[in-house]
Amino acid sequence: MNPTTREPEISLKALRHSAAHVLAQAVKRLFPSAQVGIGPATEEGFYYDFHFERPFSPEDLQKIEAEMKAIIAERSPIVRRALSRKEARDLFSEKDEPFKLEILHGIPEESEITVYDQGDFTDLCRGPHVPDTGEIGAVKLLSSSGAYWKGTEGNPSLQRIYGTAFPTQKELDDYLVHLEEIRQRDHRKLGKELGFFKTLDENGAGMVLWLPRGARIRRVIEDIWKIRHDRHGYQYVYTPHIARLDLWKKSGHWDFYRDSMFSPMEIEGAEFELKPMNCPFHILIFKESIQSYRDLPVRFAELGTVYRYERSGTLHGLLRVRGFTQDDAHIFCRPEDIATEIGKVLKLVDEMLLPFGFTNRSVYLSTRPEGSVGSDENWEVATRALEEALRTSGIPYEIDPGEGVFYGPKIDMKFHDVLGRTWQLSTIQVDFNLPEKFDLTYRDVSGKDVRPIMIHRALLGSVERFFGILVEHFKGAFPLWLAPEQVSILTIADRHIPYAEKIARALEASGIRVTTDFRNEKIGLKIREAQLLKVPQMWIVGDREMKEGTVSLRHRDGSPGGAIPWESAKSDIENENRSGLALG
RNA sequence: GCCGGCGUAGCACAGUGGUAGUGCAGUCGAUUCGUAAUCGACAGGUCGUCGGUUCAAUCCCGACCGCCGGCUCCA
Repeated sequence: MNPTTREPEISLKALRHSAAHVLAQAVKRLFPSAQVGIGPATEEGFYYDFHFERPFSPEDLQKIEAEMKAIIAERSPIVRRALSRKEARDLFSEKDEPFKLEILHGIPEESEITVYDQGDFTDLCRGPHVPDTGEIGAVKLLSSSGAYWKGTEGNPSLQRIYGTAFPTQKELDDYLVHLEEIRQRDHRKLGKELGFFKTLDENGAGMVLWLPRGARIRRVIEDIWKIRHDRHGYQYVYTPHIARLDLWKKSGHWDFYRDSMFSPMEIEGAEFELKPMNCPFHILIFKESIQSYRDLPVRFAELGTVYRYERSGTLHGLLRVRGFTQDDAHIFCRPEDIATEIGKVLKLVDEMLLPFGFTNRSVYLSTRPEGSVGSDENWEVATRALEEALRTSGIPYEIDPGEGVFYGPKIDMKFHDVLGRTWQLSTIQVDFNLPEKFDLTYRDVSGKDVRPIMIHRALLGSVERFFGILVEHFKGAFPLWLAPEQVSILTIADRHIPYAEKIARALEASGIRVTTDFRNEKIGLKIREAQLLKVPQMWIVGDREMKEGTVSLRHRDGSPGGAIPWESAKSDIENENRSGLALG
């Protein structure tokens, strides 16, 4: 791109950081009483926070953007200047910038204080910046919102203006196309258009109603999940949605996570609580059924729906809800079996996620955090076991120091979707805490009672969230084996209905998801509607097909598949279903 | 929860201090028509909920519920 740029990502960051300064300069020109907060570059652009007596309107943003373009056209040099502490203090006192003074106050004694000048604007900043404002080839303001000073609730509320900048207009235009693509893929938009799910005011925020078309996809996902877990030696269990509050007190959830739990309800004098997790139930099942090392490892799996209080402002489609289904399982094993068990889970992660096209991932091993429970020895053993499992599986990973859960180390996996966005899906966590709290033991070979290790793991995370991600990943066009309707049979005229009906019954009998459109409508309309619903295959039947025992195949992308005998079209789908479900 | 925006028929959207429209979907009728929208008629809304201001509110004000963009949070 730019031959003079040796480190493009660093220079793009500098460019955007400079664009943030230009934003602040523009705001100060148009609204001199606005006070500046901070204005960094971000992954995709930049923002700047301002304290101002009224909110910025979209019209304000337009004016500010125009002013920014004027500043860029001025090509003001951006000049670094080192100041003494006192000079800096005087400068920002005089400018009446209390937030800058607060930042200044927080800079360690030994650090150098620098400011950057550009035209009539000076900002406290450690840089780096591009040499002059003219380097910013293209800039656009995207949105504004509230933000707390220093991100802390209770601090003054500032107004944050977001924007992005690129060296060239072409790159900005490409980015805007990318944003539009993300908007088009939004699972909330597609979920509505394609009839996948609903959240209703009447029903309550963050509670998902799965409509039939979404539910069909969910069922396929759950079927695959159950089949693979059966094969990996898991035992499926069912547990209730509420439990006595005492159980949550014993597990420690009530102490640690009460803020995220719904309020208890009273039933005949005892308090009950909606479950935020499945683990205590699985522990109770363990306690009831396992005594000997001969029974280990034992793996209890459940698609368990849990309820967590999330603040109203954080809810987001299917990605952040208050009731969701974890693809949960708990493995109880001897300490010496941790690495083997983790290795098996890693294999299962692949088997579960590869079919959905999640081939790219980043893996993180999180180690012991501050204020954790458990002995040094336990942490040491478990962390080493996780590393060993990753190494044996040949999975590259990064260490996330101190990011483990308080009860044990964990492996997190982030997967990349078709747009390159990353989603944390799988998590595997070792737990020393709960076996202790519930005094779990098994009888060892030597006849001693030994505490088992517990492993929590979820592969998809939550079925709701995973589905939302899939909708965006596939843009609503689910692959044949996963689509809510795999085939739509479209008739040309009423006289073709019996033939079409016969085929439809045969498909149903083979477990193929089929819909029919026998309406007295023109074939063009039927095709259009099936295509808008992203049905993978349309089978059109008219006089010719009826006579020859064929169907005329049309794919949802509009490409024709020609006339083929319907039995062979049927077995093609059966084959795809078998490989998709790994039943073959 | 906080800051800002928003909430009109199933969906997408107009609109006004004197109780509302358009398109698609729906229903009915006609059409039986071969690869992305056949024609016509009809019907459909206590304008998110509750309260207030007013002779009169969907429109103004307040609270609540929900949605959107962020902040914060995310065991």
